[in-house]
Amino acid sequence: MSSQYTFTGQYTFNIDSKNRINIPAALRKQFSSKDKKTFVITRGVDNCAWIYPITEWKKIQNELQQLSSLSKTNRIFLRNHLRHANILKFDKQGRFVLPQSLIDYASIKKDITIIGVLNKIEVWNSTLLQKIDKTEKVDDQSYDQLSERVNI
Amino acid sequence: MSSQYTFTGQYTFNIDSKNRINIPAALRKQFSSKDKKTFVITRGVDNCAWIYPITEWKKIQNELQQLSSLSKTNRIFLRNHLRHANILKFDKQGRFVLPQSLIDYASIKKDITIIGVLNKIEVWNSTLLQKIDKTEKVDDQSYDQLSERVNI
DNA sequence: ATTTTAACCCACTATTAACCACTTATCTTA
DNA sequence: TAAGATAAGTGGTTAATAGTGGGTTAAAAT
Repeated sequence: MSSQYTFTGQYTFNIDSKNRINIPAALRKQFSSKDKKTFVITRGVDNCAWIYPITEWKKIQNELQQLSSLSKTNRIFLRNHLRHANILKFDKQGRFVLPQSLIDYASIKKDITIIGVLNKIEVWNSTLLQKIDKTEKVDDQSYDQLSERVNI
Repeated sequence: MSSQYTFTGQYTFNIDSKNRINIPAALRKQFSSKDKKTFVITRGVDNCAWIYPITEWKKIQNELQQLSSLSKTNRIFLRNHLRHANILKFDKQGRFVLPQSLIDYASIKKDITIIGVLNKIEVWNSTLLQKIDKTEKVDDQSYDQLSERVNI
């Protein structure tokens, strides 16, 4: 699935006393005028929050609509991804309030790391991300498989 | 994957007090007008930084966009490669500021060596590169294997 | 009605990027 | 080969903006 969005980079911030998080200006500036500062934030597959610009989210919704609810896997998957989806806007300063349910899910304390992953933005507990960095590596075999698809 | 870019040569510089690095004029001049002084700098596979002109990087990005984030291997791979990718421009003087994360990764101190490697430019700690030069040689067997692919 | 919560607005600070000026090197031409 | 001219590389200052904190008002809930 191709997208107009190609978020990249890593940025570290603190969540403030009002549970506000700053979206890095570099990523914020990429938001199209069509998206009007509006985005969807939901549970990531890992223990982080995923942010999609609203137009991007609508594309995903279209794909999700193709999945039949007769399949149990589909039902669970759809439920988990849709029930935690919040439509938000960032304020004049480029911040938004992170919903409590996502603070819990992503174990957000104070130090957060925001990373761009093409069509989405991930919000992580900084120390959690560092841990995963060390433990979850791509093994050589998987790299070999990837090398057949991606020429980097 | 063939490219319009054929960077070659080796150049030595100092990184200045503001973490600025000069891109050698010889390489800089090759940047197409389409690239508008814009490039992506990211982690190399060795302990150096890789610079891709933005149009080159977009080719890579297109390939990355084909990978679904529902696969765990894909997620890890995408995260690790994209989070360290910074989109930058060089200034009027032909310099750019090297992000701290890459200074750390490539152990950049003061003396740096910039080398052209076809479609990308590598930024090295000079002494580190010299060390690797001595220790990491291509053995005869590997050369034989290469000879089947490259006619030099 | 009172308390709590969230949205909005304003202001300060720190960082970054743009700008300017100078030195050194290279190229050209007499 | 020398001298001028042009380009490359280096350093610092200024201006813009990104990030942060807090206060006020509006809304919601008890």
